[in-house]
Amino acid sequence: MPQQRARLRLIDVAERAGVSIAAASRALSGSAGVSDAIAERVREVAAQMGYVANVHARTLAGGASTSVGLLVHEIGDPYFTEIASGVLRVGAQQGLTVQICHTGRDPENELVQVRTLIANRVRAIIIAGSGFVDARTQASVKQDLQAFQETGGRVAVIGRHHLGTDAVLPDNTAGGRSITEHVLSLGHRQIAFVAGPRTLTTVADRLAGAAQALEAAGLSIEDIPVIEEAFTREGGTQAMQRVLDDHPDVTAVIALNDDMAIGVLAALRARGMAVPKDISVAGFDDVAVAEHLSPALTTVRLPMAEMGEQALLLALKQPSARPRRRTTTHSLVVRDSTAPPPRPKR
Amino acid sequence: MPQQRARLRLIDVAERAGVSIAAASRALSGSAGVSDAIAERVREVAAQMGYVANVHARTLAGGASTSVGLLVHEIGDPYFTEIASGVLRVGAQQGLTVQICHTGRDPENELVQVRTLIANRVRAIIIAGSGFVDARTQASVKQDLQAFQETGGRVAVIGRHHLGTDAVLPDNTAGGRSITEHVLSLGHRQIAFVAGPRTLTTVADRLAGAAQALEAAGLSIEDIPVIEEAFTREGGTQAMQRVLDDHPDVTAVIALNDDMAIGVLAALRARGMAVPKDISVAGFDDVAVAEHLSPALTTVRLPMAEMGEQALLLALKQPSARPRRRTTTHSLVVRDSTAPPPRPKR
DNA sequence: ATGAAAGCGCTAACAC
DNA sequence: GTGTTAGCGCTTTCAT
Repeated sequence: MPQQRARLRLIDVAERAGVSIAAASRALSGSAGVSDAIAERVREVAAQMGYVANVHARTLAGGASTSVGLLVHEIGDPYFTEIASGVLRVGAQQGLTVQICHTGRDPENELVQVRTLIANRVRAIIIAGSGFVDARTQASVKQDLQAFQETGGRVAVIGRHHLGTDAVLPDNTAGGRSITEHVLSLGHRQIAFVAGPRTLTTVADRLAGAAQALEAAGLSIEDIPVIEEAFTREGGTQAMQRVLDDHPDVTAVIALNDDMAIGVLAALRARGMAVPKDISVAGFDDVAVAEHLSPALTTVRLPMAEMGEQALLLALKQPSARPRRRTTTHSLVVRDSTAPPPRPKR
Repeated sequence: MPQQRARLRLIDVAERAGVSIAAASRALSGSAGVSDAIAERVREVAAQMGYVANVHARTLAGGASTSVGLLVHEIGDPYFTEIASGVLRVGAQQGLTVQICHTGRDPENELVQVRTLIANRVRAIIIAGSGFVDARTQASVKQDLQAFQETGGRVAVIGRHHLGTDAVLPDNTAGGRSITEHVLSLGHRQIAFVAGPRTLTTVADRLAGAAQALEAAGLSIEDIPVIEEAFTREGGTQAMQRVLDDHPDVTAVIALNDDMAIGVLAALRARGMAVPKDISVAGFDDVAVAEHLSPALTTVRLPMAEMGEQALLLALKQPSARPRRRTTTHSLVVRDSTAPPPRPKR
């Protein structure tokens, strides 16, 4: 192996420019204390030599960290994909590098990843996705995050509360109410919910909104089937199979996220049921493909990319004494997968 | 602000464990030269104190870098999402942090991002996605990558050649041949291709395979419409509109990636054409939603996640004198969007 | 405005 | 096996 000592250092460009290493540093990092003439020259020489400062040395020496961390359950989940896209966008725009980690929906792993990010001295950590209810690891995470913040690190979460940090919160409750009202207004009374584990705050909140809408219509969520499966496409399929088997009278299904709704649609197709003729289906999130499904999915739009942007922007601000909250907008998007219920067969 | 000096250092755990800083370092980094007893004790103390080594200091001091970079056009594109998922998976498994950057399909920006990654002294850079034909910036990228490799960095690319590095290459040509053969075997003769810019190697290769299949059937790609638009969903919609307007006799459309196929389906739906009854549609890639579209999309499956995994694994291996190539498998996935052509109307 | 020099926290020689 | 120490490449006082 040849290598390793070829890389340019600050001193190389300083020498070439005929100035001290200190001056060169100031010129390149844009700090004050150099004449414009020198600054200009140094930058020229550096560009010409193709010099790029070593981020590790820079950070170690006291410069602010130039990277941020993003924690998602799984980047392949379209909800997180779009959030990541937003985070990446503002990261690039601010000259920050973004490190993305999977938690794989595993609390233990979430803790490991948080620690890795802290070890990397990232400037900020963005945590996306519902929290878990594993009290023990959650406490550890909270504690580590606390320490991280005390030493100058910044944290923002998306879609979860209870971590004592700045947060971007989709209005899941209002959204849940909204989509449920829509389905009710169509005339449906035999409704089923296809949900992820209630222990996810996202699920709990959306369900709470649904309960409000039902109540206003004189119904009680207690009397309505809420099928819990994994908060994924496969979970949606399984849940829908259960609905079909156990509640054949259902005329409308509300899935608590689009991914599950896609699974629901698949299950229905497999059973030869027409949507929305035989049964209506609604989702939640409005992921990019929702409008391209067939039938195009009625859902609640959440500005996911924007949520990612907001979260990073929030984290980059001066810390405030009390955690800040940003509640995002949501809007009902009615497409082709919902319609009035079929006339009762009897 | 309180902060900043609270963070634990190696010396803190060394003192607490009653050993030298060197011993502590060895214990924690797992190098040889410490008795098991001491190693154990140090690790215990560190864990108990919640110490995590500063990655920047560690890397600067000569330890190998613990992060890798991944360059994608746009993480929201499902093709890249799945590749990223694979890269993240093996990254986590190897204890490596993954920095993801968007190029936004912009050559200038690609160069900027490559330089950022190099400045971060990542251990390896994975570049996913077709190359551009902007000769000038491509040359700069190649040159920077060259220098990076000479100083010990590793590089692997996915789906592009011509960069003189290790590469994971989907067999686009064979795939293009395969999907075209399928459509021909159904009896279609009035075919159109919906493609991204031919300047993308991916597009060129897939088209080359299609040409082979057509030729074997006694047709020439010269006589067949190849509509070029952006290699995206929107591009697919626009291209399909052009096909409908300019080539009304077409009975089958082959989109050169699934994202475009989704756009094609949308255009067809808007025009009230039934798939596959009136017209057949095929895609390429088999992204996760392909099977959930309606009709479920006939396409060529590429193991995207696995390609991401392979690329990182390749990059992490000992460098070889000559660039290595891994050609991936592909398989035709026939679903519901293709069928024999309708009987001629005339 | 400019330069000399003291670290940042760690690893890797190098002694013992 | 263990400890001492010289850097890694940079930013930042602190003199000048």
